[in-house]
This record gives sequence, structure tokens and C-alpha cells, in this order.
Amino acid sequence: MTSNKGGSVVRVRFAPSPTGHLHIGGARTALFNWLFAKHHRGKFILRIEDTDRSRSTEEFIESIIEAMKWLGLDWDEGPFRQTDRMDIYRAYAHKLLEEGKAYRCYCTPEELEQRRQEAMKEGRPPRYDRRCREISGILNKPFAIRFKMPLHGETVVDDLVKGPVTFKNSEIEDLVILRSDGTPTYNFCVVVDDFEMAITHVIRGEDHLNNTPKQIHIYHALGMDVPKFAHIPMILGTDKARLSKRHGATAVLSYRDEGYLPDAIVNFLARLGWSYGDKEIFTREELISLFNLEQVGKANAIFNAEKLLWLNSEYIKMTPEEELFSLVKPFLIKENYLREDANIELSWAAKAIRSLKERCRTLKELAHAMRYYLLDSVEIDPKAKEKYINPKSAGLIEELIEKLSCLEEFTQDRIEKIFIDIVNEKKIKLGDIAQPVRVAITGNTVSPGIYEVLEIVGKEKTLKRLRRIIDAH
RNA sequence: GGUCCCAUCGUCUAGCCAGGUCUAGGACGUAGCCCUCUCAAGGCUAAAACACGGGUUCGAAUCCCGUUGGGACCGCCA
Repeated sequence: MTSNKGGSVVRVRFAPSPTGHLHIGGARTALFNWLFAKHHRGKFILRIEDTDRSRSTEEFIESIIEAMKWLGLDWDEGPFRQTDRMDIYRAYAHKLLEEGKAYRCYCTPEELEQRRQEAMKEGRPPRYDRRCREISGILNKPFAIRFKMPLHGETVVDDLVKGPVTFKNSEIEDLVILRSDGTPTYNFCVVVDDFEMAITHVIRGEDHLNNTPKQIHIYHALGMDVPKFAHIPMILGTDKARLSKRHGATAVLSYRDEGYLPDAIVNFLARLGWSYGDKEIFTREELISLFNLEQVGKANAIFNAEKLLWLNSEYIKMTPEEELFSLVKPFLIKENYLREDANIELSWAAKAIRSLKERCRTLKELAHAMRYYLLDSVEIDPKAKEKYINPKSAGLIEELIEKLSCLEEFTQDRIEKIFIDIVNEKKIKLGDIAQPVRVAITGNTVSPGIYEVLEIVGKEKTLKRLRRIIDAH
């Protein structure tokens, strides 16, 4: 295929291995690649690294794709799958073998493992001792193909984030590029694919920095141009260990299920390790135009779930009510607050959501808060009832029922007038009547403004609930 | 153990490359106050950091060295 010469169009890729769901760390790597591609009007390629057949599954491939789509990280080419490209890797591996740049290794995995253990025990580096490198001729035994690393000199990775990083060649081992079963290994596939796909910039996690000199030598041996590298820091859990399952939710899709907005996740991930002055909230367009590798920090970042929650609440506040309604709908249905075939008037739904959106940090919370608008009757919290429903408040409610019944237009303004009348007549505080009513209508002591709530709940349900609470009392 | 990376409030970070304007800025979270029918939202205020030790310099968060701490990698895993 093409060479990368000429510095033409930017081509980057995200290359997850489908051995799990797309997690927060992977998503950020994908995002940085996507942003970089968009910023430079380049191409973003999705490649599935599934050469580990025992751990890769179709389910994870689908899940990763679903997560990418949900986040809005669309790709221009792919998804390519390494398992579809085995012949290509094999051909390159044998080419290296023929050219004497690689050699047959007859050591068995068991032998290697044993030697590794011994080396560790004796405090030696657990590295392959190159014992098969000098074997001449071909033995009639199963073999893996190993790459001949240079024995001397050093290799510099000119990293776009870390700066120049120097490795001694003597520290780099002769890695296996083709296993004895004929399948290629990661470090080899990456090089072949990145070349074949004309990748110009490899943006990936810092955990790959130590692999980079190995890959550079493979590029050289194959006569390929080396792309530019950018190794971005890791995302850690609160205990500073690499983010993993035990830190709670790490799968991107679990955030979808918890009611997070993809834009909030994207914004949050972008600010983890990258910044633009004091700016915290970015639209996608801003992210695309402002993103650059120079502003990517060098230090690892700890995943701060609280800040994500805050950002999500900001995005909920920014989202128009109608749109929010279609977003909460699945949650409402799931919680049985709404039937799938229910016919809800959009203007009413918008009003309901407007009253709640700045009180909720996730769609799930929003759905839950909407229950007293949607359900026919509400469950009353016994503690709230005990505190606010008593003979005195029941009397006030009685009076309220009478006045509200006469109301032609059941609107916030009219309702407020009635409350104020009662407060003035009875010489009570607004809270003396507002709280009992709130308990009757919402079942709880917390809600948006009470007049607003009554209007949204509507005259019929309001009166029914008010009666019910004093009757039950 | 070896190699590599990193180090500013509890957390994300600005500042560092081009040393003085930093009594170190913003944001999340926390605390207090205001607003108030509850809860939020909003407004105001507060506590909170240059890991440590040496240099270089008139002057260092910023440059250099070391120490310590954290992370990553050392597979016929990716």
C-alpha cells in the first residue's frame, strides 16, 4: 500500500482488543485520536486487535462498537479485524526470516517460562537469552519466529507528549513475531497494520511506550516509514492503581445505563489529561478546534466520579426539555413510570422536565423524580407523613381542597394566590401548608416549587391526592 | 529486580518550554453565609498545593542533579 511520505493527510486509529467492554481509559484514547483526526481534517480508523483468539469475543466487539457509536466517535474506515489479515502478517514475518532479520526459535513455551522463573529468582532480567539466534540450518521441530533486535546502540522515541525517550538496544529482547501455531503477535501486527493503513500518528496509552522501540526496529527492518508517536498518561482509580473493575463502573456503556449523557462523558474525558486554560465546558466543535497534543499533560490522572456527575448535571441543564424527554423516556419505561404506548403531550412533558432538570444529575435521577407527575397515585413516605400530616395541617388541606376545587384555570399563578390567601387568613407560615401538601402530592418532602408541582400534576390528581391523605389520616 | 515514564490544593488542572507580574489562578468536592415553601440551582466567602534535599541565579513552582514516592513495561497477552 502507500507510504507515509509527503506528510499528507493525518491518519490515526483506535485499536482496542475485544477482551472486555470499552472502558473509560480506552474511550479517552479513542477520543484523543478522534479529536486529533477531526482537528486536522484527517481520517480516524477503527481496528479490532483480536489476535488473541482465546480471550476475544464477538460480544465484546459489538459492545465496543456500540459504545463508540453512543459516544459519537464515528470512524472513517473499518472496523478492520486482525483475524481477517493473518496472511498479510505471515507474509511479512517470513520475509524477515528469509532476509535473515528474524530467526527460528525452537524453545518451547514451557522451557521459556521455567527460565523466566529462574531468572526472576536469581534477580536477573527475565529476558530471552537468544540461544536460538545462532542456530544454523533448519531443525525438524516446531518453532516460533523471533525478531533480531540490534545488540548495541540506542533507539530514541521522539514522543509528541513525553519528548525524546532513549532506550538502550541491549535492553530490548528478540521478541516473538510469529507463534509456533503460525499466528502473529501484537507488536508485529501493530507495525504491519499501522503501515498498511498508512497511519501517520500513533496516539495510545503510556503502557505502550516501552513497546515502541521494538516496533521502531520492526519498521526499519521492513523498510517502512515510522509514524509519529504520542503516548498519553494512564487513568488511575482513587487508590492510584490503574483503573479497573474494582474501582466501580469502568465500562462506558454502564454510564449510559446510569443516565449519563455522551457529551458529558466526552467533555469529562477530554479534560482528563488535557486542558485549555481555565475552560471546563466544551462543545464538541470547541473540542475539535482547540484540541492539540501539546496541551496533553504528562502525569497520570485519577478518575474523579464526582466531577463527572457535576458535568453531567451541567449538560442536563443545557439540554432542551423536549430532547431531554426523549432521553429519559427509556428510563421512565424501565421504571414502570410510563407505558411504552403512552401518549404524553410534549408541552406538558417539557414543563415537567423544566421543573426538575436542575435538580437532577443523571437521567436516571430525572426519571425517578418524574414519578409523581406520571403515576396515578404516589407512595407516601411514612416519616414525611408523620412529620407533616396532623390535625392542624389536615384542616389546612381541607380548606385548600375547597378553594382549589373552585379554580377554573389550574395554573401556577392562581394556585399561588390561593396559598397566599390561606397563609394570610390563618396567620401561618407558607411552609406550614406547603410541606404537608408536598407530602400529599409527591409523597416526599423534596420537590420543585409547590405551585409548579400542582399545576403539572393537574387539578384532578391534586384533589384526589389531597383527599386521600386526609382521609387516610 | 531491570528499563522507561511521572510529580502544583483531597481530585482535575493553569502557570513551567522563553526564571521575576505567583502573598500560585480556575474547576469538582468540602464548610459557612445569602436567596428560600422543601430540595436543588444561583450568588458570595472560606479552608486547601509548588514531594524533599542540594545546586545555578540578584531572583526558581519554573533550569540542573540527587532522594523519595507513584505508575507502566519486562509473555509464543494486547
